[in-house]
Amino acid sequence: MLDNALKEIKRGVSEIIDEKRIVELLQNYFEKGENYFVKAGFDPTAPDLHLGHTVLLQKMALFQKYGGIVQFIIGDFTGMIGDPTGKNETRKKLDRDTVVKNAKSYEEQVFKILDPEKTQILFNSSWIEKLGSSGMLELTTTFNVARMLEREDFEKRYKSGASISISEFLYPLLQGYDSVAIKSDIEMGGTDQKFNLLMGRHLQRSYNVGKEQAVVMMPLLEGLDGINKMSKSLGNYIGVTDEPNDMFGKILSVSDDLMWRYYELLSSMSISQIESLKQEVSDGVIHPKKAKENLAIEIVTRYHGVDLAKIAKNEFDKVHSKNQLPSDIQEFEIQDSVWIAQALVDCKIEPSTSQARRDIKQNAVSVNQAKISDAQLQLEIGEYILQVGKRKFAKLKVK
RNA sequence: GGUGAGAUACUCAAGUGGCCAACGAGGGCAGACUGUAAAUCUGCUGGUUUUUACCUUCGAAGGUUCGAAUCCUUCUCUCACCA
Repeated sequence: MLDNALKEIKRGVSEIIDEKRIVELLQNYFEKGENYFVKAGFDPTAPDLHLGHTVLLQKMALFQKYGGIVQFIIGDFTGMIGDPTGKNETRKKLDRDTVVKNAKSYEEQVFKILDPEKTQILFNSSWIEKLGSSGMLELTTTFNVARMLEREDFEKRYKSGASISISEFLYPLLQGYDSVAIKSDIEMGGTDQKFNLLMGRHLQRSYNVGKEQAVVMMPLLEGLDGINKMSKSLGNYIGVTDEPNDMFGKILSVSDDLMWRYYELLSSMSISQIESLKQEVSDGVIHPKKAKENLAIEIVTRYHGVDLAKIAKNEFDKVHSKNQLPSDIQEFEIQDSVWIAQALVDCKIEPSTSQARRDIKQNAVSVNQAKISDAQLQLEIGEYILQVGKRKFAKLKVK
Protein backbone atom coordinates (compact mmCIF):
# COMPACT_ATOMS: atom_id res chain seq x y z
CA MET A 1 0.00 0.00 0.00
CA LEU A 2 2.56 2.50 1.13
CA ASP A 3 5.08 1.29 -1.39
CA ASN A 4 2.61 1.71 -4.19
CA ALA A 5 1.65 5.18 -3.06
CA LEU A 6 5.27 6.21 -2.89
CA LYS A 7 5.94 4.79 -6.30
CA GLU A 8 3.03 6.73 -7.75
CA ILE A 9 4.19 9.88 -6.07
CA LYS A 10 7.72 9.53 -7.38
CA ARG A 11 6.59 9.11 -10.94
CA GLY A 12 7.89 11.85 -13.18
CA VAL A 13 9.29 13.97 -10.35
CA SER A 14 12.63 15.50 -11.01
CA GLU A 15 13.90 15.65 -7.43
CA ILE A 16 12.71 14.97 -3.91
CA ILE A 17 14.42 16.44 -0.90
CA ASP A 18 13.88 14.57 2.34
CA GLU A 19 12.08 11.53 1.00
CA LYS A 20 12.11 10.02 4.48
CA ARG A 21 9.82 12.73 5.65
CA ILE A 22 7.33 11.92 2.92
CA VAL A 23 7.39 8.26 3.86
CA GLU A 24 6.71 9.29 7.44
CA LEU A 25 3.74 11.41 6.44
CA LEU A 26 2.30 8.64 4.32
CA GLN A 27 2.81 6.14 7.10
CA ASN A 28 0.96 8.34 9.56
CA TYR A 29 -1.85 8.67 7.10
CA PHE A 30 -2.18 4.97 6.42
CA GLU A 31 -1.84 3.95 10.06
CA LYS A 32 -3.58 6.75 11.93
CA GLY A 33 -5.44 8.64 9.24
CA GLU A 34 -3.47 11.82 9.95
CA ASN A 35 -3.50 14.52 7.32
CA TYR A 36 -0.62 16.77 6.30
CA PHE A 37 -0.14 19.99 4.35
CA VAL A 38 1.08 20.30 0.81
CA LYS A 39 2.01 23.83 -0.21
CA ALA A 40 2.37 25.37 -3.63
CA GLY A 41 2.56 29.03 -4.51
CA PHE A 42 1.12 30.80 -7.53
CA ASP A 43 1.43 34.22 -9.04
CA PRO A 44 -1.57 36.47 -8.41
CA THR A 45 -1.73 37.76 -11.97
CA ALA A 46 -3.13 36.22 -15.14
CA PRO A 47 -4.66 33.01 -13.86
CA ASP A 48 -4.37 31.35 -17.19
CA LEU A 49 -3.23 27.84 -16.46
CA HIS A 50 -1.69 25.61 -19.08
CA LEU A 51 -0.70 21.97 -19.15
CA GLY A 52 2.73 22.86 -17.78
CA HIS A 53 1.05 23.93 -14.55
CA THR A 54 -1.07 20.83 -14.47
CA VAL A 55 1.97 18.60 -14.12
CA LEU A 56 2.31 20.13 -10.69
CA LEU A 57 -1.41 20.18 -9.99
CA GLN A 58 -1.87 16.55 -10.91
CA LYS A 59 0.85 15.60 -8.49
CA MET A 60 -0.83 17.68 -5.82
CA ALA A 61 -4.08 15.90 -6.53
CA LEU A 62 -2.28 12.63 -5.98
CA PHE A 63 -1.16 13.76 -2.55
CA GLN A 64 -4.77 14.60 -1.79
CA LYS A 65 -5.62 11.01 -2.53
CA TYR A 66 -3.16 9.99 0.18
CA GLY A 67 -4.11 12.34 2.96
CA GLY A 68 -2.62 15.60 1.78
CA ILE A 69 -4.40 18.90 2.32
CA VAL A 70 -3.34 21.31 -0.39
CA GLN A 71 -2.43 24.83 0.63
CA PHE A 72 -2.86 26.76 -2.57
CA ILE A 73 -1.11 30.04 -1.98
CA ILE A 74 -1.80 33.06 -4.07
CA GLY A 75 1.22 35.31 -3.79
CA ASP A 76 -0.59 38.60 -3.76
CA PHE A 77 2.13 40.19 -1.65
CA THR A 78 5.19 38.58 -3.23
CA GLY A 79 3.65 39.33 -6.59
CA MET A 80 4.51 42.94 -6.03
CA ILE A 81 8.19 42.08 -6.17
CA GLY A 82 7.99 39.49 -8.87
CA ASP A 83 10.18 36.41 -8.87
CA PRO A 84 13.65 37.68 -9.76
CA THR A 85 14.56 37.03 -13.35
CA GLY A 86 16.36 40.27 -14.02
CA LYS A 87 13.62 41.52 -16.23
CA ASN A 88 10.87 41.94 -13.71
CA GLU A 89 10.48 45.32 -12.26
CA THR A 90 8.65 45.98 -9.10
CA ARG A 91 5.01 45.61 -9.91
CA LYS A 92 2.06 47.41 -8.61
CA LYS A 93 0.11 45.90 -5.83
CA LEU A 94 -3.09 44.54 -7.22
CA ASP A 95 -6.16 45.93 -5.63
CA ARG A 96 -8.34 43.69 -3.55
CA ASP A 97 -11.05 43.28 -6.18
CA THR A 98 -8.61 42.12 -8.79
CA VAL A 99 -6.99 39.66 -6.40
CA VAL A 100 -10.33 38.21 -5.44
CA LYS A 101 -11.40 38.01 -9.05
CA ASN A 102 -8.20 36.28 -10.05
CA ALA A 103 -8.56 33.87 -7.17
CA LYS A 104 -12.02 32.93 -8.38
CA SER A 105 -10.68 32.30 -11.80
CA TYR A 106 -7.93 30.12 -10.33
CA GLU A 107 -10.53 28.09 -8.52
CA GLU A 108 -12.50 27.44 -11.66
CA GLN A 109 -9.44 26.13 -13.42
CA VAL A 110 -7.72 24.39 -10.55
CA PHE A 111 -10.70 22.43 -9.30
CA LYS A 112 -10.81 20.57 -12.55
CA ILE A 113 -7.85 18.73 -11.09
CA LEU A 114 -7.74 19.35 -7.37
CA ASP A 115 -10.30 18.16 -4.86
CA PRO A 116 -11.98 21.29 -3.47
CA GLU A 117 -12.73 19.49 -0.22
CA LYS A 118 -9.04 19.08 0.42
CA THR A 119 -7.82 22.43 -0.79
CA GLN A 120 -7.28 25.67 1.08
CA ILE A 121 -6.84 28.82 -0.94
CA LEU A 122 -4.68 31.29 0.93
CA PHE A 123 -3.33 34.77 0.27
CA ASN A 124 0.15 35.46 1.49
CA SER A 125 -0.51 39.13 2.11
CA SER A 126 -2.67 38.04 5.04
CA TRP A 127 0.34 37.01 7.09
CA ILE A 128 3.11 39.02 5.47
CA GLU A 129 1.38 42.30 6.11
CA LYS A 130 1.18 41.40 9.78
CA LEU A 131 4.95 41.07 9.87
CA GLY A 132 5.41 44.81 9.95
CA SER A 133 8.78 46.47 9.54
CA SER A 134 10.32 44.82 12.58
CA GLY A 135 9.17 41.41 11.47
CA MET A 136 10.52 42.06 8.04
CA LEU A 137 13.83 43.12 9.50
CA GLU A 138 13.95 40.00 11.61
CA LEU A 139 13.32 37.94 8.50
CA THR A 140 16.34 39.45 6.76
CA THR A 141 18.62 38.49 9.64
CA THR A 142 18.05 34.81 8.95
CA PHE A 143 20.01 34.77 5.75
CA ASN A 144 23.14 36.33 4.34
CA VAL A 145 24.07 37.88 1.06
CA ALA A 146 26.76 35.37 0.17
CA ARG A 147 24.26 32.54 0.30
CA MET A 148 21.63 34.57 -1.46
CA LEU A 149 24.05 35.05 -4.31
CA GLU A 150 24.28 31.29 -4.66
CA ARG A 151 20.95 31.40 -6.33
CA GLU A 152 21.71 30.74 -9.96
CA ASP A 153 19.96 33.77 -11.31
CA PHE A 154 21.60 36.15 -8.84
CA GLU A 155 24.98 34.56 -9.32
CA LYS A 156 24.87 35.08 -13.05
CA ARG A 157 23.76 38.63 -12.79
CA TYR A 158 26.26 39.42 -10.04
CA LYS A 159 29.16 38.02 -12.04
CA SER A 160 28.15 39.84 -15.17
CA GLY A 161 27.59 43.04 -13.26
CA ALA A 162 23.91 43.29 -14.09
CA SER A 163 21.77 45.04 -11.58
CA ILE A 164 20.16 43.24 -8.67
CA SER A 165 17.65 45.17 -6.67
CA ILE A 166 17.62 44.81 -2.89
CA SER A 167 13.91 44.13 -3.02
CA GLU A 168 14.58 41.07 -5.12
CA PHE A 169 16.39 39.50 -2.17
CA LEU A 170 13.16 39.76 -0.29
CA TYR A 171 11.27 37.56 -2.70
CA PRO A 172 12.77 34.19 -1.72
CA LEU A 173 12.66 35.18 1.93
CA LEU A 174 9.01 36.11 1.89
CA GLN A 175 8.04 33.11 -0.12
CA GLY A 176 9.94 30.92 2.30
CA TYR A 177 8.23 32.67 5.16
CA ASP A 178 4.93 31.43 3.78
CA SER A 179 6.05 27.96 4.81
CA VAL A 180 6.61 29.23 8.34
CA ALA A 181 3.23 30.89 8.53
CA ILE A 182 1.24 27.95 7.27
CA LYS A 183 3.45 25.20 8.64
CA SER A 184 3.58 23.20 5.46
CA ASP A 185 4.84 19.62 5.46
CA ILE A 186 5.62 19.37 1.78
CA GLU A 187 6.19 22.12 -0.74
CA MET A 188 5.89 21.55 -4.44
CA GLY A 189 7.28 23.51 -7.34
CA GLY A 190 9.12 23.37 -10.63
CA THR A 191 12.82 22.59 -10.78
CA ASP A 192 13.47 26.25 -11.41
CA GLN A 193 12.11 26.99 -7.96
CA LYS A 194 14.66 24.92 -6.06
CA PHE A 195 16.27 27.82 -4.26
CA ASN A 196 12.95 29.24 -3.12
CA LEU A 197 11.69 25.83 -2.04
CA LEU A 198 14.76 25.18 0.06
CA MET A 199 14.36 28.59 1.62
CA GLY A 200 11.13 27.34 3.13
CA ARG A 201 13.02 24.57 4.91
CA HIS A 202 15.67 26.97 6.07
CA LEU A 203 13.17 29.42 7.51
CA GLN A 204 11.08 26.76 9.19
CA ARG A 205 14.25 25.78 11.01
CA SER A 206 15.18 29.37 11.84
CA TYR A 207 11.74 30.08 13.22
CA ASN A 208 11.53 26.82 15.15
CA VAL A 209 8.39 25.68 13.46
CA GLY A 210 9.08 22.19 14.71
CA LYS A 211 9.23 20.57 11.32
CA GLU A 212 10.97 21.03 8.03
CA GLN A 213 9.01 20.69 4.83
CA ALA A 214 9.99 18.09 2.31
CA VAL A 215 10.39 19.39 -1.21
CA VAL A 216 9.03 17.81 -4.37
CA MET A 217 10.21 19.28 -7.64
CA MET A 218 8.48 18.62 -10.93
CA PRO A 219 10.20 18.98 -14.29
CA LEU A 220 9.18 21.83 -16.54
CA LEU A 221 7.02 20.57 -19.36
CA GLU A 222 8.29 21.41 -22.82
CA GLY A 223 5.95 23.47 -24.94
CA LEU A 224 4.61 22.67 -28.39
CA ASP A 225 7.96 23.51 -29.97
CA GLY A 226 9.56 20.74 -27.94
CA ILE A 227 12.45 22.97 -26.94
CA ASN A 228 11.39 25.73 -24.60
CA LYS A 229 9.39 25.27 -21.47
CA MET A 230 5.70 25.73 -21.93
CA SER A 231 4.78 29.31 -21.28
CA LYS A 232 2.16 31.75 -22.27
CA SER A 233 4.61 34.40 -23.35
CA LEU A 234 6.29 32.02 -25.78
CA GLY A 235 2.93 31.09 -27.21
CA ASN A 236 3.78 27.39 -27.14
CA TYR A 237 1.19 26.40 -24.60
CA ILE A 238 -1.99 24.42 -24.31
CA GLY A 239 -4.30 26.22 -21.93
CA VAL A 240 -6.67 24.28 -19.72
CA THR A 241 -9.42 26.59 -20.89
CA ASP A 242 -8.62 26.06 -24.57
CA GLU A 243 -11.56 24.99 -26.70
CA PRO A 244 -11.77 21.20 -27.17
CA ASN A 245 -10.96 21.44 -30.87
CA ASP A 246 -7.94 23.65 -30.28
CA MET A 247 -6.74 21.51 -27.46
CA PHE A 248 -7.03 18.36 -29.53
CA GLY A 249 -5.28 19.92 -32.50
CA LYS A 250 -2.45 21.30 -30.40
CA ILE A 251 -1.76 17.96 -28.78
CA LEU A 252 -1.77 16.22 -32.12
CA SER A 253 0.69 18.76 -33.49
CA VAL A 254 3.28 17.75 -30.94
CA SER A 255 6.25 15.78 -32.32
CA ASP A 256 6.41 12.01 -31.84
CA ASP A 257 9.29 12.31 -29.39
CA LEU A 258 7.59 14.90 -27.29
CA MET A 259 4.46 12.79 -27.21
CA TRP A 260 6.15 10.35 -24.81
CA ARG A 261 7.16 13.13 -22.54
CA TYR A 262 3.54 14.26 -22.45
CA TYR A 263 2.45 10.71 -21.78
CA GLU A 264 4.76 10.48 -18.83
CA LEU A 265 3.85 13.78 -17.28
CA LEU A 266 0.21 14.24 -18.23
CA SER A 267 -1.38 10.86 -18.80
CA SER A 268 -2.89 8.85 -16.00
CA MET A 269 -1.65 5.66 -17.59
CA SER A 270 0.88 3.77 -15.52
CA ILE A 271 4.51 3.84 -16.46
CA SER A 272 4.47 0.18 -17.44
CA GLN A 273 1.44 0.69 -19.66
CA ILE A 274 3.22 3.55 -21.36
CA GLU A 275 6.32 1.45 -21.82
CA SER A 276 4.41 -1.31 -23.56
CA LEU A 277 2.59 1.19 -25.72
CA LYS A 278 5.94 2.62 -26.70
CA GLN A 279 7.14 -0.85 -27.60
CA GLU A 280 4.08 -1.52 -29.72
CA VAL A 281 4.57 1.71 -31.60
CA SER A 282 8.20 0.99 -32.34
CA ASP A 283 7.25 -2.55 -33.43
CA GLY A 284 4.80 -1.05 -35.85
CA VAL A 285 1.79 -2.67 -34.21
CA ILE A 286 0.29 0.68 -33.33
CA HIS A 287 0.55 3.74 -35.50
CA PRO A 288 2.16 6.71 -33.71
CA LYS A 289 -0.73 8.87 -34.75
CA LYS A 290 -3.12 6.52 -33.01
CA ALA A 291 -1.09 6.74 -29.83
CA LYS A 292 -1.12 10.50 -30.05
CA GLU A 293 -4.84 10.57 -30.63
CA ASN A 294 -5.45 8.50 -27.52
CA LEU A 295 -3.38 10.91 -25.49
CA ALA A 296 -5.24 13.85 -26.94
CA ILE A 297 -8.58 12.25 -26.15
CA GLU A 298 -7.51 11.53 -22.60
CA ILE A 299 -6.43 15.10 -21.99
CA VAL A 300 -9.36 16.77 -23.70
CA THR A 301 -11.69 14.50 -21.77
CA ARG A 302 -10.13 15.63 -18.52
CA TYR A 303 -11.04 19.25 -19.16
CA HIS A 304 -14.12 19.03 -21.35
CA GLY A 305 -15.63 15.62 -20.86
CA VAL A 306 -15.75 12.57 -23.04
CA ASP A 307 -18.43 13.78 -25.45
CA LEU A 308 -16.67 16.95 -26.48
CA ALA A 309 -13.42 15.04 -26.77
CA LYS A 310 -14.98 12.65 -29.27
CA ILE A 311 -16.43 15.50 -31.25
CA ALA A 312 -13.03 17.17 -31.30
CA LYS A 313 -11.46 14.01 -32.66
CA ASN A 314 -14.02 13.63 -35.43
CA GLU A 315 -13.68 17.27 -36.27
CA PHE A 316 -9.94 16.95 -36.54
CA ASP A 317 -10.18 13.91 -38.82
CA LYS A 318 -12.66 15.70 -40.99
CA VAL A 319 -10.55 18.79 -41.50
CA HIS A 320 -7.05 17.35 -41.58
CA SER A 321 -7.29 13.74 -42.71
CA LYS A 322 -10.20 14.03 -45.10
CA ASN A 323 -9.62 17.63 -46.02
CA GLN A 324 -13.24 18.52 -45.49
CA LEU A 325 -14.59 21.69 -44.04
CA PRO A 326 -14.91 22.04 -40.29
CA SER A 327 -18.52 21.97 -39.13
CA ASP A 328 -18.27 25.17 -37.21
CA ILE A 329 -17.13 28.06 -39.36
CA GLN A 330 -17.45 31.66 -38.37
CA GLU A 331 -19.87 33.57 -40.56
CA PHE A 332 -19.64 37.08 -41.87
CA GLU A 333 -21.79 39.37 -43.94
CA ILE A 334 -20.76 42.13 -46.27
CA GLN A 335 -22.79 44.55 -48.38
CA ASP A 336 -22.10 44.73 -52.11
CA SER A 337 -19.42 42.97 -54.00
CA VAL A 338 -15.97 43.00 -52.43
CA TRP A 339 -12.41 42.57 -53.43
CA ILE A 340 -11.19 39.15 -52.32
CA ALA A 341 -8.25 40.48 -50.27
CA GLN A 342 -10.50 42.88 -48.42
CA ALA A 343 -12.99 40.11 -47.78
CA LEU A 344 -10.29 37.97 -46.19
CA VAL A 345 -9.31 40.82 -43.91
CA ASP A 346 -12.93 41.52 -43.00
CA CYS A 347 -13.41 37.87 -42.12
CA LYS A 348 -10.40 38.11 -39.85
CA ILE A 349 -8.46 35.33 -41.50
CA GLU A 350 -5.84 37.69 -42.88
CA PRO A 351 -4.18 40.57 -41.02
CA SER A 352 -3.86 42.90 -44.02
CA THR A 353 -4.68 43.08 -47.68
CA SER A 354 -0.97 42.99 -48.42
CA GLN A 355 -0.64 39.69 -46.60
CA ALA A 356 -3.74 38.44 -48.40
CA ARG A 357 -2.18 39.32 -51.76
CA ARG A 358 0.96 37.43 -50.85
CA ASP A 359 -0.96 34.37 -49.82
CA ILE A 360 -3.01 34.40 -52.99
CA LYS A 361 0.20 34.61 -54.96
CA GLN A 362 1.43 31.60 -53.01
CA ASN A 363 -1.58 29.53 -53.79
CA ALA A 364 -2.75 29.45 -50.23
CA VAL A 365 -6.22 30.87 -50.66
CA SER A 366 -9.32 28.92 -51.65
CA VAL A 367 -12.80 30.08 -52.43
CA ASN A 368 -15.41 27.35 -52.21
CA GLN A 369 -12.70 24.70 -51.98
CA ALA A 370 -10.93 25.78 -55.14
CA LYS A 371 -7.57 27.51 -55.08
CA ILE A 372 -7.57 30.94 -56.62
CA SER A 373 -4.76 32.80 -58.31
CA ASP A 374 -6.36 36.08 -59.25
CA ALA A 375 -5.50 38.66 -56.62
CA GLN A 376 -7.97 41.09 -58.15
CA LEU A 377 -10.93 38.76 -57.86
CA GLN A 378 -14.22 40.38 -56.94
CA LEU A 379 -16.77 38.47 -54.93
CA GLU A 380 -20.23 39.22 -56.27
CA ILE A 381 -23.45 38.66 -54.38
CA GLY A 382 -23.67 35.14 -53.05
CA GLU A 383 -22.27 32.86 -50.39
CA TYR A 384 -18.67 31.80 -50.18
CA ILE A 385 -16.43 29.59 -48.11
CA LEU A 386 -13.06 31.26 -47.77
CA GLN A 387 -9.95 29.41 -46.67
CA VAL A 388 -6.38 30.46 -46.03
CA GLY A 389 -3.82 27.72 -45.51
CA LYS A 390 -5.05 24.62 -43.79
CA ARG A 391 -6.58 26.03 -40.71
CA LYS A 392 -8.25 29.34 -41.32
CA PHE A 393 -11.82 29.27 -42.56
CA ALA A 394 -14.66 31.73 -42.88
CA LYS A 395 -18.10 31.75 -44.35
CA LEU A 396 -19.02 34.94 -46.14
CA LYS A 397 -22.36 36.15 -47.33
CA VAL A 398 -22.23 39.01 -49.80
CA LYS A 399 -25.50 40.84 -50.05
C1' G B 1 29.97 62.24 -9.84
C1' G B 2 33.60 61.34 -14.29
C1' U B 3 34.65 58.87 -18.95
C1' G B 4 33.33 55.86 -22.91
C1' A B 5 29.84 52.72 -25.79
C1' G B 6 25.12 51.91 -27.52
C1' A B 7 19.46 52.32 -28.79
C1' U B 8 17.59 49.43 -36.24
C1' A B 9 11.36 45.66 -37.97
C1' C B 10 8.51 39.83 -33.50
C1' U B 11 13.80 38.67 -31.45
C1' C B 12 19.05 38.79 -32.36
C1' A B 13 21.85 41.55 -35.69
C1' A B 14 24.25 44.19 -40.43
C1' G B 15 24.07 48.89 -42.62
C1' U B 16 27.83 54.98 -41.14
C1' G B 17 24.83 60.39 -47.08
C1' G B 18 21.41 58.33 -52.63
C1' C B 19 21.56 51.43 -55.36
C1' C B 20 17.27 51.02 -48.14
C1' A B 21 11.05 48.74 -46.67
C1' A B 22 16.61 48.23 -44.95
C1' C B 23 21.98 42.09 -45.63
C1' G B 24 21.88 37.77 -42.45
C1' A B 25 20.02 34.37 -38.54
C1' G B 26 16.03 32.76 -35.51
C1' G B 27 10.86 32.83 -35.20
C1' G B 28 6.27 33.07 -37.92
C1' C B 29 3.14 32.17 -42.34
C1' A B 30 2.41 29.54 -46.93
C1' G B 31 3.52 25.63 -50.85
C1' A B 32 5.57 20.52 -51.78
C1' C B 33 6.26 15.93 -49.10
C1' U B 34 3.62 13.28 -44.90
C1' G B 35 0.68 10.17 -40.48
C1' U B 36 -1.13 15.73 -37.93
C1' A B 37 3.56 16.36 -37.25
C1' A B 38 8.91 16.42 -37.18
C1' A B 39 12.85 16.50 -40.78
C1' U B 40 13.80 18.30 -45.76
C1' C B 41 13.22 21.58 -50.08
C1' U B 42 10.90 26.31 -51.89
C1' G B 43 8.63 31.10 -51.36
C1' C B 44 6.97 35.08 -48.32
C1' U B 45 7.54 37.90 -43.84
C1' G B 46 5.54 47.22 -42.64
C1' G B 47 1.05 49.19 -44.92
C1' U B 48 -2.20 50.64 -49.26
C1' U B 49 -6.85 47.88 -55.00
C1' U B 50 -1.50 53.55 -58.28
C1' U B 51 1.48 46.77 -56.28
C1' U B 52 8.02 47.62 -61.92
C1' A B 53 3.78 52.60 -57.75
C1' C B 54 2.76 55.28 -53.41
C1' C B 55 2.75 55.99 -47.92
C1' U B 56 4.85 55.16 -42.97
C1' U B 57 9.17 52.99 -40.26
C1' C B 58 15.85 52.52 -37.97
C1' G B 59 15.04 55.61 -29.31
C1' A B 60 12.44 61.17 -29.26
C1' A B 61 12.38 66.16 -31.07
C1' G B 62 14.64 69.68 -34.02
C1' G B 63 18.49 71.01 -37.87
C1' U B 64 22.04 70.55 -42.29
C1' U B 65 21.21 68.64 -47.41
C1' C B 66 18.43 68.26 -53.93
C1' G B 67 18.48 63.67 -50.79
C1' A B 68 19.44 61.06 -43.86
C1' A B 69 18.84 54.77 -40.45
C1' U B 70 23.49 57.13 -41.82
C1' C B 71 25.98 64.09 -40.58
C1' C B 72 24.92 68.12 -36.49
C1' U B 73 22.19 69.79 -31.81
C1' U B 74 19.28 68.77 -27.61
C1' C B 75 16.66 65.16 -24.87
C1' U B 76 15.27 60.14 -22.98
C1' C B 77 16.82 55.37 -21.77
C1' U B 78 20.40 51.22 -21.41
C1' C B 79 25.30 49.32 -20.72
C1' A B 80 30.70 49.29 -19.57
C1' C B 81 34.92 51.19 -17.03
C1' C B 82 36.68 54.61 -13.19
C1' A B 83 35.47 57.07 -8.37
